[in-house]
This record gives sequence, C-alpha cells and structure tokens, in this order.
Amino acid sequence: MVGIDEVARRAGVSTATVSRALSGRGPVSPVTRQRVQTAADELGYVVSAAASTLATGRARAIGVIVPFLDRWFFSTVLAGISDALVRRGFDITLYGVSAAAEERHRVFSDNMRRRRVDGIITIAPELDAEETELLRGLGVPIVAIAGPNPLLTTLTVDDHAVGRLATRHLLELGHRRIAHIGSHGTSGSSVPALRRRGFAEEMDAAGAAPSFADADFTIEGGSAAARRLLEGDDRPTAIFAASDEMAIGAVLAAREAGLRVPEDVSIIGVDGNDLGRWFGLTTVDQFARGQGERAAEAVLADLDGAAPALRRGTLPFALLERGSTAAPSH
Amino acid sequence: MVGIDEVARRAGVSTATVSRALSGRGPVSPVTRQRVQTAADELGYVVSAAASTLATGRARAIGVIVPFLDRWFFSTVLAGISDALVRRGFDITLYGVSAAAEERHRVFSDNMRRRRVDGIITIAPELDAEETELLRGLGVPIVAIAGPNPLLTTLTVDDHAVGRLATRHLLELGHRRIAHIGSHGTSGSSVPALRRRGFAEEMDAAGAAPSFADADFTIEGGSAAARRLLEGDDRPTAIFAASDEMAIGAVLAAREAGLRVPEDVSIIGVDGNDLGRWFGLTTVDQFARGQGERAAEAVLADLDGAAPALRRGTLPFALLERGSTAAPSH
DNA sequence: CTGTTAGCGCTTTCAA
DNA sequence: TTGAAAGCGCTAACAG
Repeated sequence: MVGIDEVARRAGVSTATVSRALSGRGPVSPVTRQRVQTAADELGYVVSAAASTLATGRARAIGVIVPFLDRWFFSTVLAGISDALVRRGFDITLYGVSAAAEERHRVFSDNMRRRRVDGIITIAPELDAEETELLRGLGVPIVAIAGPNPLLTTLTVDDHAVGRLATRHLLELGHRRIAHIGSHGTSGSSVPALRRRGFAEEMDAAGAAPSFADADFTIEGGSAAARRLLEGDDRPTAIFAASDEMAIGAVLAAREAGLRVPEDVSIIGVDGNDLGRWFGLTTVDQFARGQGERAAEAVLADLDGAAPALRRGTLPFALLERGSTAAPSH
Repeated sequence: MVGIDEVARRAGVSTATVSRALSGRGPVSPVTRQRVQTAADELGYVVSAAASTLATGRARAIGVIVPFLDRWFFSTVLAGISDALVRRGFDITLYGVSAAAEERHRVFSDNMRRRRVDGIITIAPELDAEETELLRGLGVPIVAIAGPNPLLTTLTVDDHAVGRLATRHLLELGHRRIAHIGSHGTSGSSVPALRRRGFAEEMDAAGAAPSFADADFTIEGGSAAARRLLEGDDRPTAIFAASDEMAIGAVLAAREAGLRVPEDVSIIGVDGNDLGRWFGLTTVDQFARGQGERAAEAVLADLDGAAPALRRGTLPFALLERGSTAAPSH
C-alpha cells in the first residue's frame, strides 16, 4: 500500500505538505495542491485510518448502537444513518448489542472504549445507568434516537403525542371500547410507556373504557395479544397497537377470528412500516429512515462545533390513513 | 483516557510488559500478568484501536459490505455476522453501498481503502470488475456470501439446486403449468440467474411448460408480476418465486384476484423469511442468520491462518412446507 | 521473563 | 508557503 512519503516524493514536496494539501488544513499554494493531488491520484493513495486517527484524534467514524439488527425499525433507521454518513465520508462502526448480558457488557466496556469513533448514535437505547455512564465517559458526542433517555440528549418523536394522536383518531371515528397492545417498557419515559400513557390519557379525557394487552413488539406477540382481546363477548371495537408489527399481528388474528377489518374491528399501528401497506394498515408514520438521517446530521453537526442543542429535538410524525380504521358498526 | 504508561506505572513494570500481559502475546510470568491485569482493571484501561492497529497492522475489525440494509435477507445475515464477531471481540465496520453510483464508488475507493479492517464480508455482491479488483487490492481475506462471484472465493448456498428443489416440489405435487417470478440477474452466475436456471432445467426435464415474469425481489414487484401471470385464462397452477418477499407479493395478488392459495394456485418462495409464516408460505429456507455466522467464522479462520479453502463452501438449505402448495385441483 | 528502543504512518507545531 | 522534526499510543525485536 502506498504511503504518504511516496506521494511526497512523486510530487516533490515534503510529507507535511502532502498532508496539508490532501486534508485541506493549513495553507498550500494552489499549484502545489494540484501537484500533490495528481500524485496521490496516480498512486491511488488513501490515508491510513490508524495513522491519521492516532495523529489527530479524529477517526472519521461514528459508532451506532443497535439492539436488534433484524427488526424493521432498526434496520431502517440504520439505513438512513448510513446514507447520511456516506455522504460525508464517515465510516460506521456497528455495535450490535442484542447479545447475552455478558457479551453486551463486553461491547460497552471494551469495544466501544477503543476510541475508534468520533461520535455515537444509539437507537432506542434501553441502557442502564452503568452503560450510560460508560458512554458519556467516551467523551464524544452522543445522540440517542427513538426513545428518550433522561441521561442523554435525545432526538426523538414525541411518543406521548403519537399515542394521543392514534387514540384520538379512533375516538373521533366514534369508538369507545378501545384496546391498547403495547407494553409498560423499562421505564416511565420509554417509548412503549409514553405511547401507552398517551392512549390512557385520551381515553380518560373522553370518558371511554380502555383495555390493555401486553406484547413484545413482534407480529407474533401482536397476534397473540389481539387473540386474547377479541375472544370475549364485549370485545373492543378498535385496537391501537404500539407498533405496526403488532398491528399486523392483530390484523391477522382478527382475520383468523373471522372478523373483518375495519368493519368489525378497527386497527391502527405506529411506525410507517412498508409492510403495513399490504394490510391496508392505518398508522402513525414516524419516518424511520429520516430519523436516521437526522441523527447522523446531528452528531456531525456537533463534531463541527455546532451547539449541542441541535442534537436535542423532536421529530415529525403523521397519521397515515390506509383503511384499517372506520366508524364502529355497533 | 488512561494510557498504557499509566498502567505500567501502577503495576510497576514497563509498557512493553503491559502490552504483552494484556495481549497475551509474548511471555509474562503469571504473577506479573495478574498485577498488570489488576492495574488495568482498576484504571479502566482499554487499548487504543488506532495506536494498536498502527503498531501491529491488525485492526480487530471486519468490514461488511451490504447493498440494502433495510431488506430482510441482508439485515438478517448482518445480525448473524454481528453475533459471531461480537463473540470474538471484533468490531464491524459497515459499508452500505446502496447509494448512488458516485457515492458507491467513493466507498470502494476511499472508505474501504483506509485499512480499517482485517477482513471483508460482502453480502450478495453485485460487484463490477473494478470494484472486485479494488477489494482484492486491499490484501485482506474476503468472503463473499449469498451469491457466487467468480472472482472471489465464495460461501453460498447452491442456488441452482435451490431452484431445482422448489420446482421439483411443485412438479411432484402434479403441477405442469408453473411460472417463475424472478430475474436474470446481472450475470449467468448470479443468484437470480441460478434459481431461474434450476427452474428451467427441471421444467425441461419434466417436459412441462414454464412461464416467466420478472420482478425485483420486493413484495411489490412480486405482487405486480403475479397479477400479470394470473390474469390470463390459462394461468399457471403454481408459482415459484425466487424470494419470499416476492412470494408474499404473489400470495397477496392471488387473494386480490379472488384466488385461494393453495387450492387455486400453489406458491413457493425462497429464503425462510419469518414473515412467510404469517402467510403459511412454503419456502426453501436458506438459514440467513446462520449464513452470516458462517461467513464471520470463515474470515476469522482465515485470519487465524486456516486454509483459505475453509472460506469456500456451500451452505445448507431445506424445503419448509407450510401449506401454500398443494396438488393442482384441475 | 522483562526492559530498552526503534518504529507503525500520519499531523502539526515551529522556523525558515 | 514550505520543510524539519517531534510526537500520537502502542508493539516487537533485541538484549539482558
């Protein structure tokens, strides 16, 4: 692999000048810069990440912490992050932390602490206090996305408002017996908890009767939960599932039970999962890919010295009506 | 951040000894090793990736090239890779190359050439000759997975056999008019081409009449293709789609057309996508997650000095019957 | 078994 | 605007 001195020799300058010319830092005369650039191109020179990082302290890489790589929301956000970072020439170091507790701990206390990255994006961070502390100890900008972490600056949709929007949509259609499929989450400020609270509050305000079923945000879980909800006699006329995957599970369970959607039961989800399209699923779209891009831009902005405030903010969401909700027929 | 000399001071040894003790390379007395380990733990010392890489030439990271992060197969394979690499303490550097041609080129000629990784896994590599050459020029082990690249050693399922297996399954059920949804791919040895060829050959051998519809491996594409296939009068009695996503699209299109699956039309896919379960989709499972793990183990084995032959091989697949195929009713 | 020392390949003062 | 030289933090001969 060609090194900087080879380029320097070919261009007839010192390595210092090559470095300045190629990095754009420090003064270089236009003609020298051109000569260096040409030499570098001809030799196919690319700076060594290790050497450059060691010398500058900058890695040109962002770490991304992902709990589940194979779930739609996470991989979609990751795709958005990747797009945005590629544009800026940054690499992604992926930290998959779905693993067992012991391995998860190793990733946090070893892998992440090798100082390989200039910043961190953590998706839907269910981090305990120790993990959070380890992250902050890294001394690099951190953007937490999709779910507020009280200890980190966060870029997230207002999931409380999301829960209210979905619920209000059903209430406005005339539903009174509405069930929520979701979970309490790991804390009162977790995404599941916020969506649930939004639901509970709107139901309360409307004087309507809420019911609940817990599920794990998978199709399977949503299906099982809906089965339970729909078997009784005074079954709900509408279901608000805290994710599209669960909502799809609910649609499938309803069909199995011989119920028509939305005639017999209305169903709404949250996410904007493409899959929902095939079920005509009405949902609260949260533009996952865009969230990833925003997160990437936020860390980079922070690296560029922008106010950290930029990192904090709320992301857009919108009701997407596709037909799985309607006025109750009884 | 604490450095190696701090640890050395605390343990009362030289930095060289710390390095040896912590890396396990070179002789260190058990008691010294213990003292060093303790000092390191107390200080929370973790070696700097940049410095270590620069000194050793080893990065403890594997690059993964992924064309589509947000498609099931790719994210599932990636999850498998991540699991396996985490176990060995390796980091993942993710190269998402879905981007526009220009950016794609930048990733290959810049990002990947920063020597950040010890090895490369490329998933379903549709690489042109120049890109392949760039990769080889990296001088690190490369494992291409999910799709043979004639220029790279490859770990892949025998997609030709997959195509034959799926087709034979339909033939054995008694179908004669069978359609294939897939594509020609970018070359005769691409995954789509191999599956298609397997289909064509079995149909030939059986003297049955094949028909074809092209699609892009998405639900949407599969749905559109199936719609075309099913509208004619002498519509096929069975469809073999080259991916589960297309097969699901086909199931949806069939339902829309008022056809029952499998009574009116049998449908089989390829992948083992979890989603298929919800459609009762019969498929040829290719154990995507396992593929990722195998690929990771293969690169690591190569790094450990195992014979490169280990990298080359075929992966398992198996017919998974879930009910979307049956004997033709007419 | 352990310490000394010379780099690994860049970047960045500091002087010129 | 450019070059010389001193590191960045760690590892690997080489001696001892």
